[in-house]
Amino acid sequence: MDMKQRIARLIVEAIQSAWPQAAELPEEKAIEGFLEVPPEKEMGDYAFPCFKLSKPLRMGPPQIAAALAGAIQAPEACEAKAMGGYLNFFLNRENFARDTLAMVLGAGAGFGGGDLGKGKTVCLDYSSINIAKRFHIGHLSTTMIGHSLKRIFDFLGYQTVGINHLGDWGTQFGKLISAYKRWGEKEEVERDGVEALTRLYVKFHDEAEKDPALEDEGRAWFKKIEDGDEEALDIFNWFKALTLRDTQRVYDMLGVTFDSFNGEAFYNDKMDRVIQELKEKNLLAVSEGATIVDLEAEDMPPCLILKKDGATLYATRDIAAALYRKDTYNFDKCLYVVAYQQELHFRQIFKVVEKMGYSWAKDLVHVAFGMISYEGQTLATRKGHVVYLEDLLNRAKEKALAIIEEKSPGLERKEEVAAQVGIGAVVYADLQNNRIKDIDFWWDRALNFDGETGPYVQYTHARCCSVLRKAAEQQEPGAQPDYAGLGDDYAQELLRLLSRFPEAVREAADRYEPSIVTRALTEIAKSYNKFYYENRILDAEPGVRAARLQLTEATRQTLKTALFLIGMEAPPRM
RNA sequence: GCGCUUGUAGCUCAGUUGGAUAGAGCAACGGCCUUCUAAGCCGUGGGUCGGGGGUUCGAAUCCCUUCAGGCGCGCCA
Repeated sequence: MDMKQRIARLIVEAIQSAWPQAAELPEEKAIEGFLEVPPEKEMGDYAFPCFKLSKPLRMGPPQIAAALAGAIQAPEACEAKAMGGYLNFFLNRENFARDTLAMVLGAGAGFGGGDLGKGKTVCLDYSSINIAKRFHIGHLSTTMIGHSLKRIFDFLGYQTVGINHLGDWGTQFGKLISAYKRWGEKEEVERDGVEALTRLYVKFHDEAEKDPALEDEGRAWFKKIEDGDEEALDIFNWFKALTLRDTQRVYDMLGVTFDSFNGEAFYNDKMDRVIQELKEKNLLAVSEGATIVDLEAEDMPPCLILKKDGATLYATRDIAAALYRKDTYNFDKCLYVVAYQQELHFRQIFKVVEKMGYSWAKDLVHVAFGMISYEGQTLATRKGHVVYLEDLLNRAKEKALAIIEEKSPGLERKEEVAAQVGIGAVVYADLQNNRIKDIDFWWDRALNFDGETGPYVQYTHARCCSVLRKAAEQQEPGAQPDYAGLGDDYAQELLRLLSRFPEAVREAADRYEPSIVTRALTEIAKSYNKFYYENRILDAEPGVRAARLQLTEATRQTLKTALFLIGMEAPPRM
């Protein structure tokens, strides 16, 4: 039982003893929900607003608070004081420190996680790269939000399936083959990969403006892919492999992994089922030559299933993918980490799945995030107004290395640590704010390592490691921890944040919002730094020293977990 | 035009089931390294929570309305 539950129980008991025959009072669970954290330390650790009981008891909140304060006697847990209309709880600091550290250290690396999701499966569709396109900063959010959510759900005991839904279908690939056949060289493409493919694609567009017949040639090549022509498929699969090879370098830097790369092409032979089923369920209609599912009753534009020429569309493939994933993984949730631009598209296909009679349509969730722009302007690959992720990560590494050379010249494996710190800064920045916010990319902002940044939290973790390392080197005889030594405001604030970390992880999962973990991580780091400056650890009196070392270990461990959950490394020295 | 979304300090943002005097970071200015990592810590200044109504004991938070930005709205994905 945690402290909130404990306090809720005390309040319920106090109400029962003060007003034995009162009716229509809130339940213990509701009381627990009413509990809040006061804005000032002087107001205690938890507060119960007595306004909530004012109506049923027909009494003024201050009177209620006073009566309850008198009825609560539990000095080993907390002290209750009436302050205006609030009943404020002051925890027994020594016991709170002991209990919290026992909980955190007892759970070890698993602290904050659990088995909430035991037996449940979550599919996550994220990153979902397009073939023949270079990975740029516009792909960072889907990749990192998805990756982080996967780790968070894993940590809570869910089975997770990370899906990179490859964008590997469409006329543009026919055009690319056409361009390759006309101007491409095998060695060059093999060597430069996606870079070379981009050049070919741009050339195709330039040439097609002069000679529109090229467009037809491109379409013809795509038709060959569709029809399973051997040459077309060979080239296309080679392009795919090149793209995955180039992108994998970035995934390796970020530590991002997937369980499936089934993309659009994979669903090519699974479309008939969808169309047949829609037909059988009388959901299809023909409008302006195209085949649609009418959604007028749902106040949405129609969902296009087949083009005039009978070809399938994006929506058709996504419906096929949803059915396949349900059949294959029997998910409890299927998350689509895709920019908010596609909000309507997902509402439409989710609605179509619902109209098909699948009750699990409610388990399909669009995890939307904001747009990214570059120095105030839309990203434009063709105009060169773009920042490639690999370049960004490399520059962040260089900057980190320069700082290490300056501040920690004696550090071992500098390159490795520089990569962890530099890339960590980029990842942290991406997961720092609510995902719905638009991001405007500026180099100086992206490479800022001061204040609330990735390096800051990593630095705090390294600082904890350093203290613990020094403590081990001192080889002091083990002393019984004296938890009264953690009675100061700084230690208590830190303990409070640690004790709430599991809530943050759960909330991040509930709201599909990794930034909640990032924020908890930052708060803990800030709190530790304050504690560290206000208290001596290693040369404190033995019992106090032991208690502060335990707090340092609990902090180190929680920081490491939180860093992992948002996809960052935790170097022990930097 | 309709739909979704955002609007809080000069800048970037927390503040989500309504609670006490609205908080951080950056930037600016001023302090703190012979003591456990100064990528740090402390302090100063900075606000009509876009505007207006309403509900409530209490609103940045809920409702209505209005303004401004972003995105979307049929054969691309």
